[in-house]
Amino acid sequence: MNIKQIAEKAGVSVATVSRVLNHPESVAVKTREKIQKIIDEEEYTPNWFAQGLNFNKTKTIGLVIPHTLNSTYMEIANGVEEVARQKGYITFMCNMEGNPELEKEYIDQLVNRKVDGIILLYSLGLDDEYTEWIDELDMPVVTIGESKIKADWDSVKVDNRAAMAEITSYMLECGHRRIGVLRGTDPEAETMYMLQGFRNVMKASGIRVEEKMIFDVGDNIEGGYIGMKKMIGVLPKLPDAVITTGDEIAYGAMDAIKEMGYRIPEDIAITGFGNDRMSTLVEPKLTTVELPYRKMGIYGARVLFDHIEEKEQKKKHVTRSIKLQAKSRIRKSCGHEGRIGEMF
Amino acid sequence: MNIKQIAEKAGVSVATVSRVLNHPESVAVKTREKIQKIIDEEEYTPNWFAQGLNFNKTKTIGLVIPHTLNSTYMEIANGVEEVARQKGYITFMCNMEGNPELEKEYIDQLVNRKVDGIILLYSLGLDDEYTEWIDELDMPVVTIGESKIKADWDSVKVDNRAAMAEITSYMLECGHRRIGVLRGTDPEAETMYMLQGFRNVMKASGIRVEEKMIFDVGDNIEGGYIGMKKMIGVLPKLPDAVITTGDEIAYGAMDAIKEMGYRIPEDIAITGFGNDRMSTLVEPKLTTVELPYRKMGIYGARVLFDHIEEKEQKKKHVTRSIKLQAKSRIRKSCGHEGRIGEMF
DNA sequence: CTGAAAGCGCTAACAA
DNA sequence: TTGTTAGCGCTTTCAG
Repeated sequence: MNIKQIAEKAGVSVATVSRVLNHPESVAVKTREKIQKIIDEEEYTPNWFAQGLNFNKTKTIGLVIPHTLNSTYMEIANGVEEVARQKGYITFMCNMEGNPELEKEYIDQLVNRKVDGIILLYSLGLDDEYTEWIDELDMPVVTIGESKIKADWDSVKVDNRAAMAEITSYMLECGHRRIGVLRGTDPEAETMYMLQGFRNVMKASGIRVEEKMIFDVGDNIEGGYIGMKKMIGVLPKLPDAVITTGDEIAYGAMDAIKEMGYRIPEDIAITGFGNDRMSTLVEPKLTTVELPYRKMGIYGARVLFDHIEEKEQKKKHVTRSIKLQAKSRIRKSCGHEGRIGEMF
Repeated sequence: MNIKQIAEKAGVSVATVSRVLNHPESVAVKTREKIQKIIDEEEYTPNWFAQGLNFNKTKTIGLVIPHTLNSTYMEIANGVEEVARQKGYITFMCNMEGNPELEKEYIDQLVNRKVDGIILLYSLGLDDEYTEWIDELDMPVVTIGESKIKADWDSVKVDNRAAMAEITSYMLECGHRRIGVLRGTDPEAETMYMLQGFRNVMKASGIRVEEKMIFDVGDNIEGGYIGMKKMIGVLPKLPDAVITTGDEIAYGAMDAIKEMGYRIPEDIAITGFGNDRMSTLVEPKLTTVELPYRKMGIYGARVLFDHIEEKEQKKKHVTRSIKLQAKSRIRKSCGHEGRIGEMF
């Protein structure tokens, strides 16, 4: 059923039908009602492609995600979708599944399909030539999470440096001095800031950081397991504590520590990063940093829609950069006797 | 840059440009090369909407998912995407985030955007009127996982009944007799089959199933925790073992058991379902059932593309139903001394 | 092998 | 307030 057939049924021209669809106020009440009734009866929906050919908007935004198996990203995605749905937009989710090659390809597709805006999650990095191309297109883009993109795009980030600094301070408070680091290498820029936070605190406390206690590992359970075994194997004596840049890394490390017969936190204390839902279920419960994922998504989407609206109203755009704060979750694994006790 | 401009640059008609895009063999080699060169230089891509208006295919499939935070669904989704990408298709992922209302809405959108086919993951159920409507549209659909849909659509399922029967047998082998069940209610049809498998084995072994040992709980960590506490509170004496319909439920239950001071598996043995990546990291490692998620996605996508091709070639379609087998993962939590030992 | 022209379904400027 | 009509960018028949 197309607009012409509706028009015939109603005994009017296609233009009038089009009007009740797009500018109903400009149609006489009686005609409008008659047409609307037929539209409802026939369950007519305008052809999306024909509309796309005429309009310059699709009520769709694109969301590019590094991995879908990582619940971190999905929580952010959920925040984005929530806002988008409220605004009557549909979210086109693109999953790179760890393949950086796909990033540009997906963005190309999104541009091709004329999405109204794009959100990039922890982008693996787009070269300047590419970002300039996007800018020429005048496509609103916002990045969520750390990335190496140099373009002057809207962004939402978490203050990882501060978060890691805070948790490092706790470790020192607990009396740990020889602190190892298992650093996931996945989104590199991000762990770099974490490491800075760690170093800053150590330095401020006058403790020398031993470089050979910092290990780059895969950003997952296996990485943590392997890294921990390696660290214990290499060091002359056990570290007091190990700081990790991700909960999954911590899980793997804990498994390794237990397997080697050591106790947590008595022999080695440990911290995670992310406050994954499993972090209270491992033994002992994991001290970690809670990141405001959902909120990142919500803010990211809001910033994007602001940009989209500015564009529609031909106002000039000012870049927005939002930085959110994380929160430490002190649990048993760090050996801090004082402030323990959380169930979920 | 549009087709007309390309045509002008090349000094040919738009028809010829269109031909090198769609039927290159029908264009003289020299003309073709000249045009192709310009296309490449200008980085011209045909307008997606204009194409959609003419073609009846979009090289896009839709994938409707109940939750994105559940890694189960995402693994299936990954399988689907993998196949789709190989075929040169893009996957449009729609996340219902547990809101059944959204299912039809999303499918409407997908139909509207003329996707070439739709995959429904653990559909919450569509009424007959709706499924008939889809059938009239002649839209290829495949369902993955149990659902209450009555339509004669292609489907890929796991034999949950057999899987649960197998794991129940193991529990009996381990000497457990009084076995409780924590049954997640989320995708109801699915857990129903599991329960059947459980009952069948118990019956075959001549053990009476006590109905008051079967609890319906939320399909997540919290559900398992609450359900387990309730079960222990209600029963006159501890069950020998508890079977759950999901790993997350098991995690919560384990937490409750430990919290109440009981040992696993000595006091209460436990099993999960799903072989979640955390299942080897909880203490003790969880006996569970490994489901071929990725494979389900891959098969589902293949079946869909078969259907799409049949439709293109106007062959008549025969419904395909695939049933995959699961595999038990015996670990420490079930108290089976014999066959333990898996790391990852 | 190539071009002219009709048409896909819709919107919007222009007339009436 | 409504209708007529010219596009939007592309594909495809039909002639040549």
